[in-house]
Amino acid sequence: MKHTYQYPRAALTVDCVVFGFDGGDLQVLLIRRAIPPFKDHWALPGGFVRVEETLDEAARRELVEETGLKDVFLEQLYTFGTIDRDPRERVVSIAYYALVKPADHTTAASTDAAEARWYPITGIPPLAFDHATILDIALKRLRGKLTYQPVGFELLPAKFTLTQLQRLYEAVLGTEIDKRNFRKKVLSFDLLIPLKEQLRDGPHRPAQLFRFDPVKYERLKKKGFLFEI
Amino acid sequence: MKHTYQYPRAALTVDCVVFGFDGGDLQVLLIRRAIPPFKDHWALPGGFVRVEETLDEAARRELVEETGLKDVFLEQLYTFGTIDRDPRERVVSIAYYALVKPADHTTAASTDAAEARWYPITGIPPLAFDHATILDIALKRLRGKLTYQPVGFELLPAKFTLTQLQRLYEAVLGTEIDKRNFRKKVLSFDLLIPLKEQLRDGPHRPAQLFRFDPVKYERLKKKGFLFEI
DNA sequence: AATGATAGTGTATGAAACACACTTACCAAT
DNA sequence: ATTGGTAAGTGTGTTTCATACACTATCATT
Repeated sequence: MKHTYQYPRAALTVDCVVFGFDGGDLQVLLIRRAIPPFKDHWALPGGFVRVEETLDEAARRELVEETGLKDVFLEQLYTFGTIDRDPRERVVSIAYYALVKPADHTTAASTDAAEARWYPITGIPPLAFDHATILDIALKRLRGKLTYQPVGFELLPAKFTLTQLQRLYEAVLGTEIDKRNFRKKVLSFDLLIPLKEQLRDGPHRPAQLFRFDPVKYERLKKKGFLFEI
Repeated sequence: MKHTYQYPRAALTVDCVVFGFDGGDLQVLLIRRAIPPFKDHWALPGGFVRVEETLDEAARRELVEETGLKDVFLEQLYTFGTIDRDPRERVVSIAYYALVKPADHTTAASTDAAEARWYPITGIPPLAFDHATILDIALKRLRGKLTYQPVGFELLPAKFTLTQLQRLYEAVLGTEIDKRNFRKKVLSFDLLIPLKEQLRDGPHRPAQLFRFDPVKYERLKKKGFLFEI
């Protein structure tokens, strides 16, 4: 390749912090590296950016290739450019974070050759490169995001109960929330549609199922409304 | 250069959205490009990342080189990687935004060969590359930032009056703010130290000068306190 | 019929947001 | 010295929102 600039190019990667929720713990999807460096270490899914794709496209492609996940909530997080973050040469990584619904969890775990596994956020193994730092920043971002934008449903099945939603908020934020206040507030936003269905699990009163209303959400976003829970 | 990876490298640039405040308008520092592409167009200060420097270092170096500004508030904004954002070849740009105190404005305008000029945010000329998009996102970020973190003083002189601070908030957020409520709220955070000095300008009652208390601010940040105005 | 488990609901209190108008201090002009 | 113009500075009442808190309803199991 001919250099039109006199400046050296850098190898570019994308890395994805994939969050999931199993009803109790916030989880992160990790893959075990098959090649050096950091062979056999756990790492964030990701890989090199190709010249003919945008950064977002690269992130989505890598997600499919390494975890089988597609059509997930995906947002750019931060770009990491420390000089020695890759032992081989200068590699700059654009980090993304993804929110994945439970329906996709099985696909994610089972797909392809490289081993992929969900880890609870409280029990993350040592990670390759500076991926621990990336994960740390992603978690902070998720916490912030969750408190001022209704993205929680991205981590839940299409139909969910208010208790499930509350458990999710508690897991991500690491706090206990009062049930009545939580329901009052969540419902006041008028973004949840009660379904005719109920969830019957176990020997107790069945729970009302809701689904998220994306139309109303878009309307709110356009008006610049944000809000916290 | 020998490729240890089989993937092509990309040219990497940093671009800086430099915000200033002249007492009335929020302003942005632009430079006129001396070389193609977009020769003679206005653009954000920025340039290529070198292999031996981090992204932050590159952003600060370019700021000094192109505008003479140093020791300013600087934060990474977003990374832009559309394929055709540079007409020559694939260039990925890590955008930053900076907040500059008025004392530095003159230095900024006067330095070096390339022409540099402050433009009010309401009268930005056509910009090179996708810099209009970058500016747009930076402005949104600044608005968000200002509403939940006390960064306003980064755009004011070391000594400032509450009215100046209010004008700044009004200029950035594009709203009118009630004087009494604003003062009540700002002072309640206990981050401003009243000085023995007053500002006398014009035929009216002189205004109390304050300075920001960085020590108390750090203490708040550590506790994870954020707040809005 | 009794037990155990989770769903679901209302009210009272305190804190913060918001709306709102007049007095004070200085300068300049007469 | 008085007047007029200009921006600084100040307090209260109202409303809205956050928080704390305990019991009843419904189902499955025995």
